Amino acid sequence: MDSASDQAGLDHESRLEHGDHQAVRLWLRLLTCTNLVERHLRNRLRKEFDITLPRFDFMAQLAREPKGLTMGDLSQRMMVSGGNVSGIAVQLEGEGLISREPVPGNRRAFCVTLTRAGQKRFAEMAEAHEAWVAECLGNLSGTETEQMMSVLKHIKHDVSRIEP
Amino acid sequence: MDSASDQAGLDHESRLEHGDHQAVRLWLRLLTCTNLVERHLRNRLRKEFDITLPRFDFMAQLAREPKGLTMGDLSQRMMVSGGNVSGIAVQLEGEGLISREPVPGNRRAFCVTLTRAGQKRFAEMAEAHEAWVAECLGNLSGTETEQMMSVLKHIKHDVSRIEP
DNA sequence: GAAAAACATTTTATGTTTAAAATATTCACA
DNA sequence: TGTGAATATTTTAAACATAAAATGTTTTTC
Repeated sequence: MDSASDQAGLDHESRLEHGDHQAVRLWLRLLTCTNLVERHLRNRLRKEFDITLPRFDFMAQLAREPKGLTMGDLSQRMMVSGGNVSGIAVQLEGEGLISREPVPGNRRAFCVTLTRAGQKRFAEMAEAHEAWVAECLGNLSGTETEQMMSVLKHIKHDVSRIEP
Repeated sequence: MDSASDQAGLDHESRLEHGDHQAVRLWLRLLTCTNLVERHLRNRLRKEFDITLPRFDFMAQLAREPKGLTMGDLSQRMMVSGGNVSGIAVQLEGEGLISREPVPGNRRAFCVTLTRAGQKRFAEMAEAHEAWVAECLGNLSGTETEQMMSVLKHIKHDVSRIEP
C-alpha cells in the first residue's frame, strides 16, 4: 500500500498486488480514454446529423452487408441486447432509412437492409465520422498504432477466454 | 478502397484515406475491447454483489477521498451529469452506504462520505473487482502495459485538444 | 446594500440500455 | 407426427444518462 515502495525487492504477494494495481490503473485509463472519444463522436453526430451513436452503428453494420442482416445478426454485431435493436429498427424504418423484408424460408426472421435513402444518408455521415475519428486517433505514429492494435488483440483474446 | 493495394506507392490523398481508415479500425477495436471488459465487470458486480457499475464507481470515488466529496466533485470525477449522481446518491443513502452532511461554511453543498457500512462493503467489492480486472488485463507483459499506458495518454491529450 | 452573476444541487422530461418474460416459429427426434 | 428444445423477435420494467428548468445560496459589482 506504500506508494513510495519500489517494485524491486517485493515479496511474491506484494508483487502480485502491485501487478493487480497496475492492471486497475491501465483499465481506468483505457475506460476514460474510450469514453472521451465516444462522447466526442456522439456529440458531433448529434449536432451535425441529429442521430445517436447506436443508430449510426446500426446503419454502419448494414452498410457493410448490402445483402442485409437479421435482427439477431445486428444485435450480435453491435454487441447489444435484442430489445435494443428492435427499438432502433422501428425508428429507422419510420424514417425510411431501412426496410425490413420477411425472409422467404423463415417466418421468424426479418432481413434488414438500408433503403436507397439510407445508403445516401449513411455515406454522408460515414465520411464525417471517419474524419472525426482521425482527429482523435490519427495523430499516432505508425508504431503507436501497431502497438495499440497488437495489445488490444491480446486483451480481447484474454477476455474472451474467461466469460463463464 | 482496394485492400490488396500496398501502403508504399500511394499518392498523398490515398495515403490520407489509408490513415483515416487505419484510425477507424483502431477505434473500432478499442471500443470493442473496452466494451468487452466493461460488460464483464458489470456482469460480475451484479452477480456477486448485486450492484451496478455506476454505483460501484460512485463508492470508489468516495473510498479514495476519505474526507468526502461534494456532489459536484463526484459528477466531475465520474464524468457524468449532475442529475445523475443525484439519483444514485439517494439510493445509496437509502441503503445506508453513504451519508450526506451539510458543509459548515456553505449551505449549498453537501459533503458525501462512505459510512462505516459503506467502507466495509466497498472493501469487499474492491478486492474482487481488482482481481477481475487483473484477469482481463493482467496477462500483458510489462512492455505491453507500458506501451498501452503511453499511447492512451497520447490519445487523451489529442482528444482534449479538440472538444469545441 | 441591492441587483446581478455565479454556484451547488435537485427536479423534470426524454431517451437509452439491459435482463427477463412473452410470443411466435422452426427444428430435432423418439 | 407430436412434444420439447432451440431460434428470432418484441415487450416490459428498472436503472441510468442527459439537458434544461427550478430552487436556494453565495459572491460580485456597482
